[in-house]
Amino acid sequence: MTSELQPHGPASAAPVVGAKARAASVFDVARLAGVSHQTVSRVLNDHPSLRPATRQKVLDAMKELSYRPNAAARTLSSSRSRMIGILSTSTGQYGPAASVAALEVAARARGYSVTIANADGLDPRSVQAAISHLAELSAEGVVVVAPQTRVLEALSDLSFGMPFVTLQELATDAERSRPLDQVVGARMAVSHLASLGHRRIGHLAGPADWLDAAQRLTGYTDELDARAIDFRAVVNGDWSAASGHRAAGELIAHGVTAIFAGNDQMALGALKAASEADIAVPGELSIVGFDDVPEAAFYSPALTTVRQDFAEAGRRAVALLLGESSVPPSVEPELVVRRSTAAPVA
Amino acid sequence: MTSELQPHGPASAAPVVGAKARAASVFDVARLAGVSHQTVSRVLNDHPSLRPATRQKVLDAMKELSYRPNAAARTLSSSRSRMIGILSTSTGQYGPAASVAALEVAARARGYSVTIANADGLDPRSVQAAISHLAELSAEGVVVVAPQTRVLEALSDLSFGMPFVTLQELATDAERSRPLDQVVGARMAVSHLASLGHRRIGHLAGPADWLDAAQRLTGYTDELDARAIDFRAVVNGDWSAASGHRAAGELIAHGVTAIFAGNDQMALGALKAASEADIAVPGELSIVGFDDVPEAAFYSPALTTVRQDFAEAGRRAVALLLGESSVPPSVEPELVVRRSTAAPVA
DNA sequence: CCTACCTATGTGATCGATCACATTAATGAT
DNA sequence: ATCATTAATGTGATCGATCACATAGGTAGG
Repeated sequence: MTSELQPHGPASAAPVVGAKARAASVFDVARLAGVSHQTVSRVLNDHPSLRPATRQKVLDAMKELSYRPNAAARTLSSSRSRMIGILSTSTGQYGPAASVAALEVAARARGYSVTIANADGLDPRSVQAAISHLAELSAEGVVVVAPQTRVLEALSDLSFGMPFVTLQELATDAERSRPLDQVVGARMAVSHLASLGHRRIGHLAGPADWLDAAQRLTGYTDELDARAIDFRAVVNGDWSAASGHRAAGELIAHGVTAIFAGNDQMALGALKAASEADIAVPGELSIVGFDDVPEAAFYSPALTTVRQDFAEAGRRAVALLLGESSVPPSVEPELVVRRSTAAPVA
Repeated sequence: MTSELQPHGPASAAPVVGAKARAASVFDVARLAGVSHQTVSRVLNDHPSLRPATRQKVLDAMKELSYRPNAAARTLSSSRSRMIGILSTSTGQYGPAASVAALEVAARARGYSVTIANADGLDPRSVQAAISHLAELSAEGVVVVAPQTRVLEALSDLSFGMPFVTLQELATDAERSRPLDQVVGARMAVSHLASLGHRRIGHLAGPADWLDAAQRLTGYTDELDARAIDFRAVVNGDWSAASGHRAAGELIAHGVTAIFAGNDQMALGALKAASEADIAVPGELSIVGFDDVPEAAFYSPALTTVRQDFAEAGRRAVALLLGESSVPPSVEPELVVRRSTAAPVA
């Protein structure tokens, strides 16, 4: 121990057993390996001009000391935080959670960390607090999960220079010309119903200020437009089964023969509403969901829905944010036909 | 701009418009406020002996420069990261996701950040990688979400001195004497079935190496023991509806009149299996779930289940980890009786 | 054979905050 | 009226890494 000077903190003066030793630093490794601290740094950063023997000496020293680079020091000196922030408002929903998990794995594979910041309230203040928090961590980018328009606005107002993407983002410019996946997915759902012969198709939409809801609504109207079907009936829910249950009643009152729900939870609510009203599904009413949550196949009847690849969306978000050239292609949504849809009676 | 010396990095030589200005530091604030950097630091840390006028001057300067403390610098110099790590394996499940969201809010309220690290695989290597990652960020503590025993073992082996808790943890020593919530909850479920007259109650358990599964299983056997009911039938699932569907068949083959499922998803699978086998629920078979996911009330029939307060668990985890004296009391689980349970036929 | 250049490594400054300690002014106690 | 004590603030070192630049040893070209 060549501690000539006592630095701040009650650093152990003597090598007391059990005293919590300061974690090894580059200097410790350097000393043990008989090189300079900079060489250690070079090993850490895979510098090309390093003799293999030297690298090995350093690696051995690292293992010996069970060295672990200090992320904070790294961030400070390089002014790169290698940190991605997640700005979220949706708590406990399947889709977002699945995306975030995949996103984190993808980010870590690239040496990035992921922090989350939930805007618990809908008020601008809580959104602001969350963004501000991410800024203090000098997040290099932000992924907005469950993007309401208001959140995106707040973010562009005060993003403090942090780039951001949403999970809905498109990948390459090549793909930029084609319609958004969620629009496509919604059209598939509506197309399926129309093909079965339905002409009175209602839409159980998500909250109006959600991007996803807007995109799915667009798909709904686009497809009906394309088929020159005039009938429209849209009721907004809040993604919950309870809201779907409520809203389905309204839609039924409008005389729909089929319902396209903005997500599977609301579809479940609709299923329940139909069963309570003794309306047979799919006999008298067809219902299509969106997302294909793992439970959808076990609803009664098994739900016809549109499958999304949430995990892939998370991975794409990372690639996009990091400006990678090879962004995985967005996988097209897939219509999963189960038992909740059939031709209309009349 | 008094940049007398060019520091490292291609810092703009001239004040070019649009050049990304270095963010303001304590020194910038200090200069503008006419105080020393240390005084600025004192304002940041709410030091008691500060003249109100001085504090105000500094605060004004901060606002003027839109100063934002640099978390990395703070961490480095204080050797306190103010960072809590989430070690997770469950992707996209309702309960964990809800807990994590609440946890994050609670942590941020205390000035802490939350990073996540998913052990995507079950293999020890990926668990190790996740833990190691959290260690590099010098996380001050780890909350294990969805704790499999193997994860906990790995963590105690190489936690690098980071304390950790699980969401299942008990709070105070005062509470330490009473049984775990999940055991209590499971007993409530079984008790409910037994009270209805069931004697052949099967358990659709979670994966054997999950703490939650183990606790719920304990509750099941404890309650049956207490009631001197000999019949036992346990089949393990993997929390998914699909596994519940599969396992329910086995349980039915054992001649059960009621099933206590380890979570609502598996209960849904069981519901489906019953309906496919033309077994009336609750007429011929009663089913109880666990968790009370938001959709449970909309299953067919509406599921009787045990409600857990996931958000509160997340908050408690933070308090516990931070060694706070006033840990919110664990709220006892609640039995929610709906339509999937009734007295047995015979 | 000497300059040119690349390879491999070392030295000291730097990032932005806190820490330890020094200093000065104001308040009390004797 | 004098010294001890506390309040309010300043100075310089420090955390652990990277950055910029310097230096020593090879290899190559003219």
